[in-house]
Amino acid sequence: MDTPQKSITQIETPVSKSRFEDSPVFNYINSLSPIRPVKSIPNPHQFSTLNFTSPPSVFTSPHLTSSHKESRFFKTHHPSPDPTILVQESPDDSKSNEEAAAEADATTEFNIDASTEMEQPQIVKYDVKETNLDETTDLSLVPYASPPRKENGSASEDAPGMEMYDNVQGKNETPDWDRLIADSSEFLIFSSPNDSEAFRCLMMQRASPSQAPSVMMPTMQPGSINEPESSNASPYGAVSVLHRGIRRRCLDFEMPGNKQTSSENNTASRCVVPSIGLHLNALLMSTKDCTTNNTTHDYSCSEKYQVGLQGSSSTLQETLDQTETETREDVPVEPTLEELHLSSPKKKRQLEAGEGESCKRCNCKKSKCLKLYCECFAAGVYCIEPCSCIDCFNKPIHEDTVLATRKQIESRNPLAFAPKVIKSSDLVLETGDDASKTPASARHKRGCNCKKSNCLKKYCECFQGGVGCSINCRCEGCKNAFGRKDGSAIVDMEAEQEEENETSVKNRRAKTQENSEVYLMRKEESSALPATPMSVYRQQLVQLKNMMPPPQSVLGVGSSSSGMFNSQYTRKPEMKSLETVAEDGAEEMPEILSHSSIDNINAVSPNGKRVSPPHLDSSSSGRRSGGRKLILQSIPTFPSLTPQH
DNA sequence: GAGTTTGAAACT
DNA sequence: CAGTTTCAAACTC
Repeated sequence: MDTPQKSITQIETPVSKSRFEDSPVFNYINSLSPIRPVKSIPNPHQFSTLNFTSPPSVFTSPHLTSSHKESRFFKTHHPSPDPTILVQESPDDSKSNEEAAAEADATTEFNIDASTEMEQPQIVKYDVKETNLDETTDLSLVPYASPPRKENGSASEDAPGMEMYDNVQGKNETPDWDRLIADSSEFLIFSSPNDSEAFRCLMMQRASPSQAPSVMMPTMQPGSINEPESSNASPYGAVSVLHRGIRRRCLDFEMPGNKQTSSENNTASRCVVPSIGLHLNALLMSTKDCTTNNTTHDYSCSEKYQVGLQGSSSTLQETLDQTETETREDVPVEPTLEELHLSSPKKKRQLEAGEGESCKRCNCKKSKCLKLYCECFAAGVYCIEPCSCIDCFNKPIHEDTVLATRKQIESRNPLAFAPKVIKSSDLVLETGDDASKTPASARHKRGCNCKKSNCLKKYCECFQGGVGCSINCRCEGCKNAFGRKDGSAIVDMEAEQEEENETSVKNRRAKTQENSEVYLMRKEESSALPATPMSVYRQQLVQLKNMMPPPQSVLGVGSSSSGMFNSQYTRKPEMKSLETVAEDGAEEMPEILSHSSIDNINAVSPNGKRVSPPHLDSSSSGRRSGGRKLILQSIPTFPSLTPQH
């Protein structure tokens, strides 16, 4: 906020200086002048920021991968842009107004100094950084802490934002940052499922304001030093790191008065939406309406959640568990999806088991939850109480083991923890698979190998993922309701069923149709719901991006499944970037983008159905056309976004 | 709830 | 890379 103004003022000043340089008095005045303008100009400044942020958001969002966004987000904290961030955040944050104001003033002064040093360069630098960083994934690899300092140099240090940030954080240094970034990055992850995560994160915090921050912070920062201060002493501090990430994501949401909400949250319902911003609430409402949507994001949510937790200690898990349980209770959605999907009471059973929902609950007995057999592990989530696993090592306590195992698995198969289902566009890129050939908009990465299930049961990962089988599949007798391997779409299901002359065929057909419908519902909902929250986040993120420097930390892989671990593990930039882009970005991004505008979201979510759900429809109805995929993903998204915003 | 089926993951 | 074993989810009863 302040920075831009300052910069502007500064920029302007030079001209004035040229005029008045002659007289030292003027110079003196000039030196003083910047200060006032900065403070006094808040309005213009805001506008400027808005303008500044918004345009890039539109442009950037599409271009940027989720990971970038995430990374950026984190970066922002550190780098120069701080002032803006600070300004925004400080108010948002629970900092006492007085303190915040005082700090702001102080910061402004510092900013001026810093800005004077940096001045225009800063701003310019800003943009440049973004572009550069975005473009170069390498930067992402760079240790989070180091870059900002280096880049900004003294300026960054001096930068009020930095100070603020440091103060808030208690000045834990790099190591914390890395972690923090990694953890936060996960939260930031944009994969559609993630949206829910973000929600949850918010939920978490809101739900247990005291706990959430503290817990979160611990996760973020191993050193407990900051925690007490942040959480207790200064609400702001507590919120600080975590919140920032969250805030940024939820900025809009929280705007209304997060502090209060957070404070309220303590007493108030944890899982409840109320804590979340209006948008989120609306979304949730919509989601509830949609009901089915949750399934997707459930999964993701829980995952991310836990992912975020990963770093965290058991306490986090506890909170998560609580939140999960609460959320589950609150949100009937997930079960509906699977229930619908299978349309059988059993599904409810599953739901009861907790499986249906976002949270994965395993039942491992021999794998110790350290193999991909374990759904929790595979999803990048720690096992939680509801899990009935035996000798489980997939717990924060055994973080090292988990990580090591994970690395091993990844070393074997870099994509082991990547989302299994990828959208068609991605597939096209990766496999070169013709969209036209592939019935479904999304495909299973590796493809299934079903022999007896005819890809009509959840044994089939394709079917389970709600996607049609593709060329990659080696299944036999594929009758995948979402799209056959041969390319026949769901629409063809009828034909398939016709083919099946068996009496059961009718039943199956009904089921399959249900499934397909459910699937559509689910997808629409899921897309709508996740998308909406995502879109919001993205918007915010975009804004943040604009404000913030490029991402240094991990490439936030959007993949829902891999989320946690990915963040923690240094990813192969290539792989991840591709996947991320393809999956999160390509798949969801477009949708989100198309819906990205809040307006769109509202419009869509409330009804629970999107106006034009691309891939969903195709998959469900089997009416997918490869062409459609491409169109939907790539083309529409950008235009739609820009105009709206 | 127990048992069976299934196919992915892991192993050889 | 192919075949086999292991494993846990999905499913059935």
